[in-house]
Amino acid sequence: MTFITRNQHKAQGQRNPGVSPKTIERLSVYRRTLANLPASTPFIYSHELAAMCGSSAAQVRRDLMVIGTAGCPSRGYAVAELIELIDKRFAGISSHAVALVGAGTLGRSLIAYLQRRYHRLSIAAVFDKDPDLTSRVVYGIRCYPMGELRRVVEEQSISIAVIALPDASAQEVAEQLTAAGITGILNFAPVSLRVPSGTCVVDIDIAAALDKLAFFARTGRDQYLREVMDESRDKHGH
Amino acid sequence: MTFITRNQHKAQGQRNPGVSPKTIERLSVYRRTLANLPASTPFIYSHELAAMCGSSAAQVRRDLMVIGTAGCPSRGYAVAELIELIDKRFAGISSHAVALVGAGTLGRSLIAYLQRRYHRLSIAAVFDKDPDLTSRVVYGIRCYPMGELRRVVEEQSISIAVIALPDASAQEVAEQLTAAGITGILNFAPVSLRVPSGTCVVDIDIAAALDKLAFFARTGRDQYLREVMDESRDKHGH
DNA sequence: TAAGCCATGTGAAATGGTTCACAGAAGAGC
DNA sequence: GCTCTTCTGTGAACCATTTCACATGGCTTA
Repeated sequence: MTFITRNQHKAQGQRNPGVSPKTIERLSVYRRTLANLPASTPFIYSHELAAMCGSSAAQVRRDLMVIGTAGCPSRGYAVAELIELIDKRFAGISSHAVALVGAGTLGRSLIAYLQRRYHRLSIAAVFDKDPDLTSRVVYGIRCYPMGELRRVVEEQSISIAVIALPDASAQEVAEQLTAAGITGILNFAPVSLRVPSGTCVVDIDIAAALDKLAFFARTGRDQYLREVMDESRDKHGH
Repeated sequence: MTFITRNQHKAQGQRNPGVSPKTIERLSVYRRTLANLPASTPFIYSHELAAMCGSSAAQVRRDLMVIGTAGCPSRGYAVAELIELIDKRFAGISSHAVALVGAGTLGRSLIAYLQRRYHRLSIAAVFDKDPDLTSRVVYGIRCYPMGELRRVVEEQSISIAVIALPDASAQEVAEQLTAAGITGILNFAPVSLRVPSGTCVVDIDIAAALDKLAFFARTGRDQYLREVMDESRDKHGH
């Protein structure tokens, strides 16, 4: 994947506290982790949350600063309050409706995945150009033909879209989406979308993610072998 | 998504030319883009490749430095040579076989997606704990029960795995994978995997990606965001 | 009330990554 | 051959993000 998000944060003069994209991602993870906590855990320390999220205590505290922090030195952070503060920082998100373009294998699995696992943003409509699929209901969501995109997006105030399509048509679809008023696109197609300024694109490039993994896994194994051969005495836990 | 990548390339003190993960991802994108070029384009300039990949000319040149650059000032880069150099940098990747754990909706769509679109790494085996699926063939790939994981991984020298599962079992599966000798995991489950040092994990967190998108798409409507999230400016003309 | 502990919040330093800017090279036109 | 143009390759500057380190302050125990 790639996660080529290109946002150049310049001029954070005084407008907006300038939250970094990385921090936003982690806040999302923190929130999910916190929400899964048993009720028997009303408080949590930064190092505990860090361990659960694969982060570091300092990182967690730094991230939490942007939501107006609320930790108490001896108890840690109040879980419920944290969730609430994160939600407040994300305020408005819950009102976003999502459109999915592409009801193929990937599209359908995304519907299933998000319906099960994600409750703040929901898929409001599915679009596909295959006439066999349109005007049917896929996993409980109505599938429209592409021609109705603009109408449905406007009627339902949809602001973000997921592109789950083979490359060829992704750019064309992105243009239709932005023309219909979409301001955010989650793109699974392995192409770089050109969109008007003001529209945000997040790419998930599975092939690139695999390449990256293969590259580092290889060197990782070399490193492992090197360590094993060098000395077999000292095991480092971490 | 998130792309919380936790690959501990700590201590790359002086070993390994120290290529950054971001550069590796982009090289993967460059290679794919180059491979799709028509034969009528034997040479390409850094700014052309940048425009195609949503990057900048300086970034492209900087990235290409790590593969031992080969550009000619007046012609640009020889496409075929570039591909070859990138492959050399990724040397060994082509020998990686991939295991997929989870033959549910997401798993199956990944098989289809990768079979169609990706030719350097291929899925060698699928594993699932559902007895209805195992010992069947899914999209042309044999599906084994979890119990055979270790044997198959060893027999086929599989070194990287994809986890396409609901959260609950992901950690457990990660442990089985690393025990079987896997050194790289592409994780779609929204949990933070704990793996032994030397194993590389790349997370694709679709829910976090959507959150990030929603956050920036929302603010994207503001004047401020226009500047911050700019996508297509910066890709200059020249 | 005082002392000890431990975790927070946050400047400041370190690290990682991107962009700038320019020297140098190679073709094009004259 | 000389000059003009335009590109590459790369040191240096710049910016973003992470980590360090410590002052601060609440809680507990006595």
